[in-house]
Amino acid sequence: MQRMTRQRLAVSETLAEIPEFVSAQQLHDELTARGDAVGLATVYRTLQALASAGEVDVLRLSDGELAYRRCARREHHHHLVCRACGTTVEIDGLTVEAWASLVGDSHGFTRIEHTVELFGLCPECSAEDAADPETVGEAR
Amino acid sequence: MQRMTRQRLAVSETLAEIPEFVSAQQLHDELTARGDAVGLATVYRTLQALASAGEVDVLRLSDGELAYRRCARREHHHHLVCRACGTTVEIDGLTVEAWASLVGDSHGFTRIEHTVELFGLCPECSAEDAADPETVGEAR
DNA sequence: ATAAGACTGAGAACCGTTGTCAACTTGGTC
DNA sequence: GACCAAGTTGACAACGGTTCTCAGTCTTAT
Repeated sequence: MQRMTRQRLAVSETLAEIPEFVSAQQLHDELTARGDAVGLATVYRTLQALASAGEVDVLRLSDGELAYRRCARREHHHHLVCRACGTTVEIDGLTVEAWASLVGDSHGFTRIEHTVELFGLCPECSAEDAADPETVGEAR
Repeated sequence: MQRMTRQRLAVSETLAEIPEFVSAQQLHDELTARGDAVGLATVYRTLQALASAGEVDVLRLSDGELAYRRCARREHHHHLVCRACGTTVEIDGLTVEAWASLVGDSHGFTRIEHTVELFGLCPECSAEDAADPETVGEAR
């Protein structure tokens, strides 16, 4: 039986308040900063649970780290993520969806799955970038 | 100055003979098995160098591990990879390319990059799968 | 042949993530 | 409200892929 605990609530609520994709460790830090500390292992476990329940989306950053985000839409969709500030736009992918299954079928493959993520610089960061390319961090 | 060594040759040649995406460790094992042993660190370094020189493609498997493959085409392209046996088909992505920049532009993002990979079961593995779903490994 | 310095490899270090397990909660029951 | 079975937690160890270190080795220009 699934129980409601302070920790699960804290993770879930805090995640709901962060609009960007965050890693488990970042979330753990954030929780600690808010004085609502939760063990790191618990953060990992909770995020996993939320992810497999389809309540949050998971993304693998270019360095291999996993990042989580509570998205507005629960249906399958993709993301346009700003490399500099993490701003995320949810986008549907009807075009790629169709393309993916078409390509899969034409090669006789079944059970097609796909990973499609877009990264770039959001309008604000693009402006900074134009002003001084050096100052625009690309940590994500 | 870049030097030619037995190790670099071994890594490069062996990789050229393996049609599937392989991890650094798998390649290291393969080299050892062929009696052409190369230190693991060197395998990692060489693969990195080849990748940043654009001579091999890199893919992040679902478990986060990096896999390398010497592709036929050097231009940008995508892959349709069999989850069960690793068989890989190179596919161009004109459709997604166009879609990606369209989506990026429409949200005011610049310097768009994208990761697009397709996974599925190749014809042979699909057959096995149909015969007995349990026996089809999905390690990759 | 020689020397400068690029390269190698064994092992340590790193880092994100998962496993362990005793102590602690939660929630149904009486 | 008290009780208890079992789900949950968290400090810490362990893991696995990857990178770093550095003394010894090998390439290559001269």
